[in-house]
Amino acid sequence: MGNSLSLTEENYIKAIFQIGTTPESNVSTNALADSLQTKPATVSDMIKKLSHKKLIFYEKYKGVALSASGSKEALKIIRKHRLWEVFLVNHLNFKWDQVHEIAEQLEHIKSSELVNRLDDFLGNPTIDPHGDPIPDAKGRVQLGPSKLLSEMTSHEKGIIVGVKNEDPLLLQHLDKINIRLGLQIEVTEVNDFDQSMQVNLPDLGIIFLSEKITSQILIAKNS
Amino acid sequence: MGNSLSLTEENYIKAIFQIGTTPESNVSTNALADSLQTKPATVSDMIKKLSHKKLIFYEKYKGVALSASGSKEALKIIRKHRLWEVFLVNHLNFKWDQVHEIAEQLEHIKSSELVNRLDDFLGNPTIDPHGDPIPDAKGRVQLGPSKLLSEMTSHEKGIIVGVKNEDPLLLQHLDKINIRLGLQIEVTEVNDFDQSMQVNLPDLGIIFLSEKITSQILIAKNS
DNA sequence: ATTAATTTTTAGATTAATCTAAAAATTTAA
DNA sequence: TTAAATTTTTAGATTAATCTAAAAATTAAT
Repeated sequence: MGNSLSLTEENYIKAIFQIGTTPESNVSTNALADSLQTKPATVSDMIKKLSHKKLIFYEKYKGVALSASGSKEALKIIRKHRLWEVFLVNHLNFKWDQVHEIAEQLEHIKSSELVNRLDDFLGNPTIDPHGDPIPDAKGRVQLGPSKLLSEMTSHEKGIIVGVKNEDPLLLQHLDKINIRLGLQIEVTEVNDFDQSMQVNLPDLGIIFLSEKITSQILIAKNS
Repeated sequence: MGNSLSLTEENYIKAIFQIGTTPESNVSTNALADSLQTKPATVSDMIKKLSHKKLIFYEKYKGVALSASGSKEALKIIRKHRLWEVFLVNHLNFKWDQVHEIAEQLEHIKSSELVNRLDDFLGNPTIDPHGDPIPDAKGRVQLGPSKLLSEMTSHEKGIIVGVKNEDPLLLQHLDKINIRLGLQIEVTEVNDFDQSMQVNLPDLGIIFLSEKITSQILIAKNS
């Protein structure tokens, strides 16, 4: 403790956390370079630094994984990111496709007092505008089980609870076709060839969705 | 344009602006080093960089002053700082003595959309929690009633608080003769025939101004 | 199981921001 | 008006984060 992370270090920790969500294998140097839009050589260097600070586990040529303190840091950053997104959408009237970039900056503001007061001000929300869960002050994440719309079969019903990524083009498109969190959705037909779907939405009726879209939409598993 | 300032550059510009608010002379290298908690040699280097970017006027051994674009940047930063302070105090229940450091971070968030929406959300406040005026979206600070420089008489003193119009040619000319907002000005002589003036400015000493220019410059009325 | 392809690391430079120490210019004072 | 004191600048290094090019290790393929 004592030493707070640089902006760059925070971005590495966050990227490792996000790539690592399927932790069967360690996060590779190239994957990190891709995610951070930098070069593998740069990643190699930074990895050594983070390893030295015991934020990650690292063995040459074997990739990296977050340590306990690394995970804690990652969750703090993600908590801030998502809380700020709630603020931007709920109080400053931004659309869900406009907040990611601004939150990328706000997530690095250092003050736990600020984060916790913001949390209270917002009413301690549990999900952000894209349906992603917001870790609490202790880093605990509350996520109900979900599956991808693309994994559903004909005649299945479910509630839209999230969007897998924050690409503004995707979000704007979903806006345009009136898809948003909380809607009930029913798969009416699945096309075997390209996995495109016809789905039934409350007021809109039946619309067509490509696999590129259905693979980004999260549906509550139980309900 | 196109070039956005680094965090360090922003801090220099802001420091120059703030030291310059009591401007009898240009801002000295040592004063900046003090204010920024750094060494004079470092300041010397950075000064060259900012001068090269035309954000400040600089002559070796003569200190620095902000250019028009430098002042504009400073006001943007100060606007953000003060608006965030209002947010922290009015909505997150911070005390007025707790917000400076957090606002020092928040002032560097880059999104004019964000600042303007925040401004609206806060109800377009004109002063921050410490009573300092908040510049509006165009960088104008509301310092109470003002009059035109051209309406002043001999020996009157005042503070320059604005320029009546945004004609680039006028503003470029004012830059060139080092006239900028915040300066104290004293009318030393008025020419009855054409209303031209001689005025005394902090560092520059006495300069001559035509009525075409004095009729564009706003001076604080009371003070 | 070698060879080929890919991934990862090292080596050596570069840029921004900083420092210390020394030189140069300006200001103050005797 | 010279000399002393102060301020400012230059010169040369340092650190963090980055890059390119080349070497080393791992993985995949014939």
